[in-house]
Amino acid sequence: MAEAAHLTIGDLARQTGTKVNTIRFYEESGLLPQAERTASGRRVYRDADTRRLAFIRQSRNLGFPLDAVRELLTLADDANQPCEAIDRIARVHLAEIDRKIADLSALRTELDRVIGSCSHGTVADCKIIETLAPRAHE
Amino acid sequence: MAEAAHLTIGDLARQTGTKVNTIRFYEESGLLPQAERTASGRRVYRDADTRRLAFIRQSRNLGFPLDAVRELLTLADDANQPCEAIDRIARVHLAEIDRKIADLSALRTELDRVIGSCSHGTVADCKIIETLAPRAHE
DNA sequence: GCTTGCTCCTACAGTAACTGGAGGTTGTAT
DNA sequence: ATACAACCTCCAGTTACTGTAGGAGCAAGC
Repeated sequence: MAEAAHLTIGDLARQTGTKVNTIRFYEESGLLPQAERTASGRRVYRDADTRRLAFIRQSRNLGFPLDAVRELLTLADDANQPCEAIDRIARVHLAEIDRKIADLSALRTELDRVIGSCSHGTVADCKIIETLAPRAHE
Repeated sequence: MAEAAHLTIGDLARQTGTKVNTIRFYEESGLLPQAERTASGRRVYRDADTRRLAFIRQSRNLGFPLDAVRELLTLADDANQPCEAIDRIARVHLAEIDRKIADLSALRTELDRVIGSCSHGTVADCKIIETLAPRAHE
């Protein structure tokens, strides 16, 4: 171990697969602390920042919204707390994902039905259009 | 049949289950034509507008993005065209929904695995946190 | 005729989570 | 000395609306 050196924002971006603008956005949003600056105003990072950003990215990859990430970060900082709260956040998120999958599946079924009804004629007797324009023939 | 009367924007909203602001937004976006106005500047609608808006809402309910709705509206107006183009738009949309379902399902699997690893201890040995903070222990 | 209350108007800010670009400075390598 | 990359700040744009502020019109009741 290792060069616990100063990293530029570009280094941090490369290490974590994050865009530079996104890092600035996270700072602005309070997910990352205000970075220290060099005399000329450039941001300087350390390994702790890399870890924090990696945590954020990993959480985002699992689909947690930023608000949830914020809570997770707070909880993760307090090593002696029970991890109940963390578990709860994750379960709420899981339920949300399940809801989205259910919604999309229902949509998929319906859309598939609509497409199946297409007889490949003209628009005049297109069943898709009819489905979209409920009782346009009154 | 019927009072093919003048409708206010509120009437139209009620008939189609759309918010008044949303109707104005659709007009602004070019999905609905610029409405005629009364002397005092209020929008006036007819049955044709109800049908067009119902078409838009139905398309939205099937998850079509506004750009697709715009295309569908154009195509629907030309009754003699083959409905091939319509079918194509719908299939592209279906493919997009399938992609989203696949993404969410993969996410769900991963998140479920992470949650399952929680041993309900303290944050210090919380497996969820460990998953989120990859190799924080160097 | 007047007031009350509902509906309408325009215009703009906010949502989620970034992304990209303009316009300008700094650091580094040749 | 001069490129050129990388940095800086600020701001607009993305999707599809939703909500609010501030003001005007309209219909009904008294």
